[in-house]
Amino acid sequence: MLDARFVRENTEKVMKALEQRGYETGNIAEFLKIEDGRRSLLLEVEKYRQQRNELSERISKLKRECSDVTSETQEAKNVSESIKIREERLRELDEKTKTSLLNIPNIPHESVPVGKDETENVEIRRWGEPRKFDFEPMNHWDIGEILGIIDFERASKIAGARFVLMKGLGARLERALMNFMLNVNTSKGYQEVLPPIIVNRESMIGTGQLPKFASELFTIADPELYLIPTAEVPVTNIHRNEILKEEELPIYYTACTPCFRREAGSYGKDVRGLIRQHQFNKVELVKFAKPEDSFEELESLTRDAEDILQKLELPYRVVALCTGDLGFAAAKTYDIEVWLPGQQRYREISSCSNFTDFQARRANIRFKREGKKGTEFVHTLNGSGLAIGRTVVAILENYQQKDGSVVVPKALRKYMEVETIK
RNA sequence: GGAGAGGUGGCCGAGCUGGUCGAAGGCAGCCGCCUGCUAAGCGGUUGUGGGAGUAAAAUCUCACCCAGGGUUCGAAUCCCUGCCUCUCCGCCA
Repeated sequence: MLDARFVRENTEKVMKALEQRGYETGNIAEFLKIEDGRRSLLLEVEKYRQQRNELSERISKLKRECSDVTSETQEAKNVSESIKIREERLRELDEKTKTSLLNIPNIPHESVPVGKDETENVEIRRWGEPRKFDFEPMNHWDIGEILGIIDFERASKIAGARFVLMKGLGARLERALMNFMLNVNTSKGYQEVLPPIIVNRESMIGTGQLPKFASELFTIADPELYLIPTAEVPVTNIHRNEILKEEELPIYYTACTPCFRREAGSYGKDVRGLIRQHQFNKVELVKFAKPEDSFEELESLTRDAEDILQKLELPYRVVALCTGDLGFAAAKTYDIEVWLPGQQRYREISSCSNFTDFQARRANIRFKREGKKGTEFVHTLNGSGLAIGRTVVAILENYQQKDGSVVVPKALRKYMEVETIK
């Protein structure tokens, strides 16, 4: 959520920035209209309220002197009636401005490349050499089937399409990756947390999934709750409605959770394999930082995610998303894409973003500077470190052997307790 | 699931037979005084958000005693609803 006051006072700048995202700026104009109406009505209401307060005080005083108060009471009654009518309208306008504001995306950082869609994203760096095969590399789903470690058919019997049943060393690989990644992350100062994976509406609004992206979420009807699409949601909301101390910042968290996504509108995309599932595990990195540090923190967070791939010796590249491809809440995003021999291309395995104060304002996460009055919103960041399912894909495809077996990356052997999957 | 108790400022804790209550008192914090160290003591001060205002302040004003409604001229105080916490019983991994 943007600051209403900021939008009011910097309309030109805001519109220009959001145009680069391909955002319909008519919504801003509409917001301003509602906001203006709201403010003038607020002024009116406050004037009446002041009048009412003064009258009440007078009544109280007169009563103590045992004087007659019928005329004052009558007057106050009228004033109260005026307040009531306007308050009702004010409530409607409050609601409208809030909704309007909640549906406006974040402003891209000046360092974000301008572009209309993913074709204009900019590659920042590459690491590792894609391996040269002396045989035709297989897709991970073929490898998984041959090894008997991935079972899509039975998963669809149990749950439906886009679910998977991992078995034997496949299940163990998944577990090994979770442990490996969490250990690497905690060694760098991220505190491990194990949050709820079902959350309430306020949390979803806090990080920006609601109200705009309800169709992406799995919901629970009776108590109105939501399955998380990423650990970003519960972990960022750890500090919702809190005022942090300056010296507590920055705060680093890492969490491994299942993630649930409807993938509505992605019919026909990645229909085979592990790439796009309704349920998958992901290790997440979350940071709370001071505004002046947040873009530095984004760089180090991205490096931390990259480090996992380097330790697993998987080739990847880092891409800066352009303005047109940026997520709703993000001011800047780096995608990390891992090389997949089965597809002969790089595929997203991590997405690292700085949300600046956009989520913090929604979730009301503030901090207080030493010796300064008032509070400021913190900046929130997060990134995958990494998506487990896609890491499994990358390992199976990059480490496959001619005989159909898969060599276990060195860094994982102590977790897997075997050197090859066969 | 059944039966009770409760949610007040950074913390503890009054108020809850409605009216100078943004809220007593204590602790903690800050500023000053005093005491040749430390402690004690004395005086003052210390919340958040919005709006108006200003070059910026000053200043004015509204709201906030878990959240949302209601009653009333007026609510921390009365009435509903929700959320959370605690105790007892039942059930359960």
